[in-house]
Formats: sequence, C-alpha cells, structure tokens
Amino acid sequence: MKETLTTISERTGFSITTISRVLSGKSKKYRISEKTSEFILKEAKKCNYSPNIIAQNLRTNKTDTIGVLMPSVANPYFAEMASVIIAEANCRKYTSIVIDSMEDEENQKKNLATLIARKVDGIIAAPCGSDPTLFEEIQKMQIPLVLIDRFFAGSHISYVTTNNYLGGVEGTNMLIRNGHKNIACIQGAKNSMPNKKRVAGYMEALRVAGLQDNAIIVGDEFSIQNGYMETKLLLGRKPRPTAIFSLSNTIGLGALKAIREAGLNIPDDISIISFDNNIYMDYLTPPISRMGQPVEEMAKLAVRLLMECIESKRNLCTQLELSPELISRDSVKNISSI
Amino acid sequence: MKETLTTISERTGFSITTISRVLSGKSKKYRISEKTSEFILKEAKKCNYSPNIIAQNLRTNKTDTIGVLMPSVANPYFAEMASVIIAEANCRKYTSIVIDSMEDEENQKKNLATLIARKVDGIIAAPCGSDPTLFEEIQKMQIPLVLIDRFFAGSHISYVTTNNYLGGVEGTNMLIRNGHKNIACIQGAKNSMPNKKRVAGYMEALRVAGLQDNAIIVGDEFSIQNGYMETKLLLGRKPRPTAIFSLSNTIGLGALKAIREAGLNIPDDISIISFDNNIYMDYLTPPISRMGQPVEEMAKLAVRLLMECIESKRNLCTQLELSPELISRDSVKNISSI
DNA sequence: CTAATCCGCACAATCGTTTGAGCAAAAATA
DNA sequence: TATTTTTGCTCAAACGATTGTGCGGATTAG
Repeated sequence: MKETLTTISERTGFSITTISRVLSGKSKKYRISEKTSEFILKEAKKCNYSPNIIAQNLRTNKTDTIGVLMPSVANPYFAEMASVIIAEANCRKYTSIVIDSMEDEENQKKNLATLIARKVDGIIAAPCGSDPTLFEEIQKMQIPLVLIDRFFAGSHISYVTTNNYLGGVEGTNMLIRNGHKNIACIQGAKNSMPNKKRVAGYMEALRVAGLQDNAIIVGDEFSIQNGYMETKLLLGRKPRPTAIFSLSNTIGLGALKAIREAGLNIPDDISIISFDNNIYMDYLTPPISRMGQPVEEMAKLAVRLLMECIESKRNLCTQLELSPELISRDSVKNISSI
Repeated sequence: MKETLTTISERTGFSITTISRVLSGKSKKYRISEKTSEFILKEAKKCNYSPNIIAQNLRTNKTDTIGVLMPSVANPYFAEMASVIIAEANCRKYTSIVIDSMEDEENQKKNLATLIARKVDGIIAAPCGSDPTLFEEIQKMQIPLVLIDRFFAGSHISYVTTNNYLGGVEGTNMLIRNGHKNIACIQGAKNSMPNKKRVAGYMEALRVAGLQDNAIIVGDEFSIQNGYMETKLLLGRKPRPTAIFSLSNTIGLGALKAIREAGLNIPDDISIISFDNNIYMDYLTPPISRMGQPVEEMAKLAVRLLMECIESKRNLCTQLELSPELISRDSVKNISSI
C-alpha cells in the first residue's frame, strides 16, 4: 500500500499541511510543536513513507534533474564525460537524463525538446552542428544551460572547453620540434568549434615554422572510419607525410589500422600524435603520444557552473578554456638528424 | 508565457476537457466534432503548446521513463551497454535515467530508491553485490525489472546475460588446444554471477583436460589495477604460467601493462586471452584474442523484455543466456610442438 | 481585567493534467 | 408529435504534494 500525506493524515489525525511541514523539515518555521513533530516523524518512518516526487515537481516546478546532451556516447571521450557529469550531479542530489544526438541535428532538436518538456532544472550540452539558435532559444526560456566541449562563437552561452587552439599548436609544434615538415592533419566534424580551433592551431604552428605551404588537412568526422579512410589516402600520397596529427581518439584508432594494414611501422616509418587521452593508448605498441583533454575537470566545472546558474536563477555567461596536456610517448620519431 | 490547457481553454472558449481530448488524439473516442478538433489543433500549434509532462505523470501514474543501473560506467563494457539501452529506449519513446553504483552496494541502494521515488516505469539493472533481496523487493512492488549481465541464482527475476560458463570453457579450451597446461585465470568481482560462471567454465575445461591440479585463480575486482597487480604476482611464480585468461577487458589491460613492464613479449613469452570485445583490442600489438560478449544484442533484448513487462503490467520471468563469441587474434601461441 | 501577542495547527487554493459521468440540443425513430 | 438515440461538449473529481492565510485558545503585557 502506497503511503501519502493523506493516509498519514488520516491515521494520525493531523492535517496534511502539518504532516507536510514536519516531513519537509519546516516544523520550526511553522511552529509545529516538538511533540507533534516527533510523533509524525516516527509514524512516517514506521510506514516507510517517501514523498511522491512527481507531485513535488508539479507543485514546486523543480525536478532536481539535469539533462545531459552528448553528440555520441559511443565515443569514449563523451562516455567518460557523461559518466563524470552523472556522478558529480548525483553528489549534489541531482538526477541526470542522458541523451545522445548521434551527431544528428534532428535528433538533437527532438531530444532537447524532450528534456525541456520534462522540465529539467538545467542542461549540459555538447552540441552538434553549427547553428546556435536552438540553444539561444533555450537560454531565452531561462533554462540554465552550460555547453561543454563544443560551443558557438559570439554567443552568450556559458561553456567550458579545452583550449583547442593551444592543443593544435602544441601538438603540431611537438612534431615540428622532431624535425617533421610534412605533417598531415586529419580533422573531425568541420563545423564544430573544437575542430576549427585545433585546425587553426595546426595552421598557425606551421605558419610560424614557415611550413604553411605543406599543410594537409583532410577528413570530416570524429569517427574510426574517417580516420581509417583518410589515412589510407594519405599513405598513398607522394611524398608521403612523415607525421599525422589525428584530431580525436577515434580518428587515431582508424589511422592506426590503416598504418598497420600498409605494413608500416610507428614511429620508424611514420609518426603520429592524437587528440584525447584514453588509457588504452598506453597499451598500444608503441604507446601513442597525445594531447589529453582534462575531461574530468571540464565535466566537474560544467556541473558546478550549471549549479550556480540554477541557484542564482539566471544564466551567467562564464566561458572557460582549460589547457590540454601533452602526453609524450613513443609514437613520434625525431627525424631532424636525417 | 507558458501555455497550458487552461490558457487555451480560456482563449478558445472550449473546456479544458475538450482541449485535452483533442490534443491527446481522443477526439473520435469522445465524439468531438471535426471542426472543433481542427480548430483546437491549429490553435495549439500556433501557440506552440506542449503538455506539462510532470502533470501527466502525476495524473496517469506513468512516466515513460526507465532507470538504468550500471555498476561502473567507467568500464567501456558497461558504457556501451548503457549507450545501447538509451538509444533503444529512446526509439520506443522512453527516456532513460542512468545511475552508476560504482560497485558499491550502498550507492546501489540509494540510487535504486531514487529511481523508484521518481516513479520510473521500469528498471534495467546490472546489480553489484550478491544479495538479491533489494531486487526481489522491487519485483514485489510490481515494478518491471530486468537484470542484465549479472543476475542471482534461484531468483525469479528476468535477466539477459552471456553464457559465461560457455565463455569460460571455450576460452580455456582455446588455450589448451594451443598446448598450454599452465593457465592462470584472473577473475573479477568474486560474488558476481558472470565471474562465478566464467571461473566454473575455466575449471571444467581444465578438469576435462586432466589439468585441474594446475588451476590458478587469482584476483577479485574488474579493474585495471587488479589485472596489473595479479599479473605482476603471476609473473613471479615458478613455474611461470604460459598463458593468462583475463576475465574482463579492464583486467586484460592491467595484465598487458604488467607483462610489458616485465619486458615480456606476447605471445612468445606468454599467451593471453581476455573477456569482452573492445575495438581497441584489435589495435594493440599483437591484437588480443578474446571472448566477446554480445553487448548490443543483450542490451536490445533487455529493453524489449522490459517493454513487454511494462505493457503486460506484470513481471514475466524470462531468463536468457546468449552465446559469447571467440574472437581469435594473435595473442595466443601454439606451444604444443615444444 | 482587558488587550495584545504568540502558539499550534487547519483550510483551501494551486500546480496541469486525465477521465467517468452527465447534460442539453439535435437527429432519428415511432 | 412524442420518444428515443445520438451528437458534442462540460462538470468536477481526482493525482499528491506545497503554501499563504486564518483562527481559536493560551500566554503575556499593560
């Protein structure tokens, strides 16, 4: 039998109001006597009462729920991100609803509508596509919103992301320092901000080194398939690039497959550096050098930002860029001595 | 301005009841005229009405939401599982709430309570611990429940899992076929059913081959750390095992690290086969042989089972075991010729 | 001894839906 | 024309909580 305020009220003789106030810890505020208070608490415990959250939500217009929109949970990078967000939100008594747009704007729109209809208290989103209007509308509806990883230029929406430009520069520089002059870059979703910035960083590093004419930018998707295909094509070029900069972990995996199939050796025949830090990269042969993004930190910050928005009941506009970290392993060969 | 049935009612002059019936597609059933119907629909579209789901939930006692309890979303195996469940539920108009027990029974209890309080329509759970009472209580509350991956012996709760016993047998046999007689097994959470079954399969295969006295079973956690530590210890044994059977992908990664640190070569110095099928295993050197679990199929089946329970409003007791698949790569050496 | 204050609690409206029952007018039947 | 049936819609009660206001009685102040 499901207990409600009404059943307890009938059983104890106190009004629903009183029961509610006691059980929500407002006895003092509404001057309920100690005796009554304890009595009701004991009774509630005895019958194992737990409030109907749906009813609370309806009445208070608060759900203690946040929406988490990811572009592809299949990507370990976003899977980890979602996982940290869930845990972090949970610490703060928030429940998470995770949705996956699968990099499809239609899905994204539908799913966001679902979140809003479900009256989430706030949304953390890694958007897909390059159209900010959907998110600006959300902002206008006064729904707390924090973007993560991806964001829109010139928009007044809070976000936390990696300094992808810096990542692009440093990754490329690392290859240049090792004597590489013929560096190909395999990019992901072209219209996503992180991708644009990484590519810009790559170009800038080449430019500074006077290598801008050697730039090779290929690819269009953050997927294994894309990394595989583009690498196949790259390996057929003459002259063959001496190094590949893969702009995501998935692309990197695809590249590795292509390189292996070509019977080439890393780093002797070709060097590679990838974006993202996945633990298994250390177990590959050789371990892969990479630009790690501070996923955990970003996720935690995003939750924190969102909480601040929710509590202050207004959308702040805090835009954060965290530095990536170069993790140097053995997939880059120094060819400057040649 | 937020539109509700009331505002539309006031604006059009029709009663809330009529509006509600039209908008929920019950015009025929309740004999609302075509004209009225269309008028209301148009009006609703114009003002961009969307129903308050919370109010619907409260009234109908249905939330179109399922709870997904995972023991560790950090584990790629469960991350993929969660991802497929979310997508599959989404196809059927269900929203998922994912929670992570982090292999902690206290968390599990609290999180399950949250799910129930939020009135999810059903739960898909990969439980941690070995105590079924929590789940049997859920079953008694008439909440549709399907276990996935892990289950409890002798319990009448639906589940879908891999035939882990078979996986244990076949994995071990594969090593035996290749001439290995000294096979160590690194297990995960001892009280989880999949682990028990895998170990039982391992033992049985050894027994059939007359090798039961050579059995070495170590470890106690599905984690990289555990795989790493136990492998370190195994490598110090004399005689050193010629093969390792790792009972999860995480354990496998840890084992690889230890083997590499010891300066040993796979498969020349030691053979290894792991449970779980992660794409990156093909990119390791050498690619790792493994017992793949049909994660996607299991997840889809679990959702389907759950939906059937929800629709039939009773907990069926369907218990399914899907066969694992041996994925043969290059991490096992045939030493029978020696 | 009267007026003001405080204590302890209850009334009733509200959140936005859904739904069984009912009611007047129109249409069909007798 | 009188009766029945059908049509087209509305009433009002839920669902289970929260919350501003109010109301008697006890206590204190004047």
